[in-house]
Amino acid sequence: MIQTLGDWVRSHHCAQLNGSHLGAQVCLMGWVQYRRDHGGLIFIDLRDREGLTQIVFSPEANAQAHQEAHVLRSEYVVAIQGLVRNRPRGMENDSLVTGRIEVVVQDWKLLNTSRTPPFLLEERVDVSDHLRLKYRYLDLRRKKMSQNLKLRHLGLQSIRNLLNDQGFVEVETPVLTKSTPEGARDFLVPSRQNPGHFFALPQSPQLFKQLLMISGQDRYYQIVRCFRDEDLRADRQPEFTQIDLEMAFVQEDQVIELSELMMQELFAATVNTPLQLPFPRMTYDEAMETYGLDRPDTRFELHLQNVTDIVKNSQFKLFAQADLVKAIRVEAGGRLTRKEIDDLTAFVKIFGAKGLAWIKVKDDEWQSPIAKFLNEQEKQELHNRLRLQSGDIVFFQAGSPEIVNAALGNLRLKLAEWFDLIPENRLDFVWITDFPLFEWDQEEKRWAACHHPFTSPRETDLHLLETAPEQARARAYDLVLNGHEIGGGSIRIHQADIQAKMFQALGISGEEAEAKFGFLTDALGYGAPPHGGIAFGLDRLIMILCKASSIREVIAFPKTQKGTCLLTDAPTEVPTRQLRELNLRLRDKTA
RNA sequence: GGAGCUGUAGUUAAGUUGGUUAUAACGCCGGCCUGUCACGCCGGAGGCCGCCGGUUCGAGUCCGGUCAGCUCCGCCA
Repeated sequence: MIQTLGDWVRSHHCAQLNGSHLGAQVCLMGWVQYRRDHGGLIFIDLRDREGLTQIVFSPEANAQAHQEAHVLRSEYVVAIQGLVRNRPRGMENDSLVTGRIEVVVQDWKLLNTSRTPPFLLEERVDVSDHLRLKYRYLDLRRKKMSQNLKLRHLGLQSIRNLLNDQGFVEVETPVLTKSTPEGARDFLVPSRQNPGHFFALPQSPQLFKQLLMISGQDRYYQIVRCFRDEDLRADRQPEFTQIDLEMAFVQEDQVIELSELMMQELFAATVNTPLQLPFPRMTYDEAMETYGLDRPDTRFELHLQNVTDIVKNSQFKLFAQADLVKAIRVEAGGRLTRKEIDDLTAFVKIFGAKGLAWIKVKDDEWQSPIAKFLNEQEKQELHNRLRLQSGDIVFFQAGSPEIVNAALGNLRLKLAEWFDLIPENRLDFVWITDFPLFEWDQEEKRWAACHHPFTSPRETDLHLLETAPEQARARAYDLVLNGHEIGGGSIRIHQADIQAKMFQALGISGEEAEAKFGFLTDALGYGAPPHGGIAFGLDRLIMILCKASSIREVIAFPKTQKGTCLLTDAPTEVPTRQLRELNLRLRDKTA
């Protein structure tokens, strides 16, 4: 029954034929999307990557071909030879690109059958992620997924074109590389030839691209897979793709301008949207003050407002004793019910908040559990600072800056969604600059690099490394789009003595620095040029362009939240022989 | 490591206060059908109610545990 392709050659794809092909003899190949068997007349919608074409099996055209076509089922693979003709008057389907024509079959071949698919390959069918991932090859046949992959391809192509035009050279760096102490948990690969030694998969090609600058390569880029063995999120996979680039003899502005050009090309090539350059810039401090997060979604206002000074002597101890008190005013938010406020309270507790204070502003009074603790002057000052109007609701957070900002910053996003404040189709880019160089690692009780240990401090802050590390600023920059961090980079340290100071400030001993990063500090000693660069999260960018809510939608074969592949069942156990070759022995599970 | 949501036919869902044979739509199978396009009409098959245990005369329903998928916190230089 199943036939070979023989000498049949495809002449067109399934979104190609139109009125200009009338009377042409064509050959199409693809999958049966729908079958409409009228007995005397059979229609199928033939699908390939590009689209659908209606095929008609008619006894008048070829009685045997029509008779045999009764076996066709969903996802059978067929080759069709036939004539292009107009559909009868009134039978056109304007919802299809090819809806005005059809191909009447002269001859056809069944190239393969298909088991009944576990789910319908239609957009309207909402299938569980589990099934979609298990049968990913079927999921990818769906139009939306196919379009996502295509858009990703177009995006990559446009970025390569731009970077090539701008004098960048694409260089590949090792995937089997060295484990480094800072940063994310490494994926390890045991070395068979070197018992007890391990490679790590790169978290990013950071050190290699710096070495390429020292190699005089001047402008490097790579579309590169990166690996981080950390827990997954909707926008985090253990392997993901970076657009990684580095430039010699540059300052921040050159990297930023190049990046903006790249975004302009990308958005033009994929969604045909012009971008206004340059993008606005905001300091880290400003972002934290106004938005509570270092990746502010600037598509809507709903700013956080600092009211610490107003309540610092308040009777309300919770406010008076707090390091930071901030408020967020929602215009006409007073219609929130008690139940809804309870839900929001539960929401902020996720971020470590103890509770959520609120005030509903009425015409002549405040309805609030905390109003009785505030005196007239405090009320008046709050009223003025927050520009309160009847019908508003105000939420407060008091406590440590970390928790206040996290709770209120995330509450801001939640409220925007709730009150439908986020304009659709808007693309708000913003650069975040002047990051702190260090952050305090509570667990390890030491300073950790905010960006990474190779980020250059501001020259004027060099002396702070030893005296007041918390005040030192980094020459780092993040690009944020609609509240997503889509890229980040910095000007790097290119002098060995400054790099040594940096390691020292991070509590990395001279010995350890030599063992872990000796090759870099050595290289810095041989005429390293000033350099800087940036890396973009390609998956997140494409996700936003596809209006998807998870990067799984733009990765062909993603992992589940537990880091497994439902399609291949990886990771799996391996035979003991294989472990022995690698000089590995599994620890007793009960130990 | 932690919190939450979900799990019933191939799929998506409904299933009341614990009570007879677990519903529906789509899909699938058979039949009819020459202008459909998510074709239509007639008929049919299809269930370890995620899994294990408990409560009960009786569990899809209540309780405990466990597994899986998703969302989030921690984590992600």
